[in-house]
Amino acid sequence: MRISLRQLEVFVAVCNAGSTTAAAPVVSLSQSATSAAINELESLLNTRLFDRVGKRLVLNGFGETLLPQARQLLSTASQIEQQFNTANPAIKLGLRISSSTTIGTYYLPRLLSRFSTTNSLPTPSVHIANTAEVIAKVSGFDADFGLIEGHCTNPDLFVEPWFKDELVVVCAPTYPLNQLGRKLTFKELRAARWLLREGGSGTRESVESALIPHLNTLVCAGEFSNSEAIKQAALVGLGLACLSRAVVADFLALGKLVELQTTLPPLFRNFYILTRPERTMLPHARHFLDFCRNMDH
DNA sequence: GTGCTAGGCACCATGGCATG
DNA sequence: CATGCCATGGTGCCTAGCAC
Repeated sequence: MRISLRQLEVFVAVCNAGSTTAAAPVVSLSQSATSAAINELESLLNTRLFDRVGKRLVLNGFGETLLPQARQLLSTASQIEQQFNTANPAIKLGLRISSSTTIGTYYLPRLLSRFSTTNSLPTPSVHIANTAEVIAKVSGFDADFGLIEGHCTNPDLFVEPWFKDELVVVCAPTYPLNQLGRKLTFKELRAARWLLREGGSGTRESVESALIPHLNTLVCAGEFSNSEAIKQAALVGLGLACLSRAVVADFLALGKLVELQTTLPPLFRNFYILTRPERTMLPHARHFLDFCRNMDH
């Protein structure tokens, strides 16, 4: 037999109330049944959770270890109940999306906003991480779908191209290479110092695959774990950055950064939608996914 | 003495399961 | 499908032991 949520509920109630007598009315049991529930839980775990000090119960180390886990489990159970509480229309079934950084930060908020203007938007939960973590989330049934900017070779997942994202080369207006007043040559770009995302990120992978074929190598002036930090580094003149136009659009508009003209061809990278075919997607999640597929970029 | 925990006992309600 | 058996989990009552 396994431990039950009811036993954990009694355990937490006894911890909160300080005694079985005080906890009993909280969990709608008699004192004896409360005591029995604690004993049964301890028996199943083969561990004492409370030290018996005279007439008092004192939480011991095992109990202290269990308490936060029990509270988390009860909270999760409560969330599950609320999700299916159709009597309360204010509570909507959640929408879980796992997204890589650029998409989650710069595209997804706008998509959710546009979707909500014509649809009832379920409470979104957006998990932002690198591509590998997004793949793990979708593969592990922890997200309705994933949005990535890197490659996915996981055979359990269905990968569909989403849209092409434009990359631009930017720097501070005062940066020396911006003073030349002409298109930068491959030789000049090869000698330049680049501000890059960390290895393993989808953006780093995209930038390298877009630039390396033309420049052969990139001189790294600094590695940063997010694009916002790269923007700030470029702003203070630390080097050149190759970022999504969506990422730098605000700084370009304000004149804080300038787009460099180069002899490079237009740079694009693909974004992808990840789904797990076995996952039963709820209607609202399916609806939002279709909205993403058909959105006007 | 009071208030608490813990255990025993009888009894009841409920649900799963085998059987006819 | 209806029925009976059994396990489970509950109640209420009682008692013992213990600390303040």
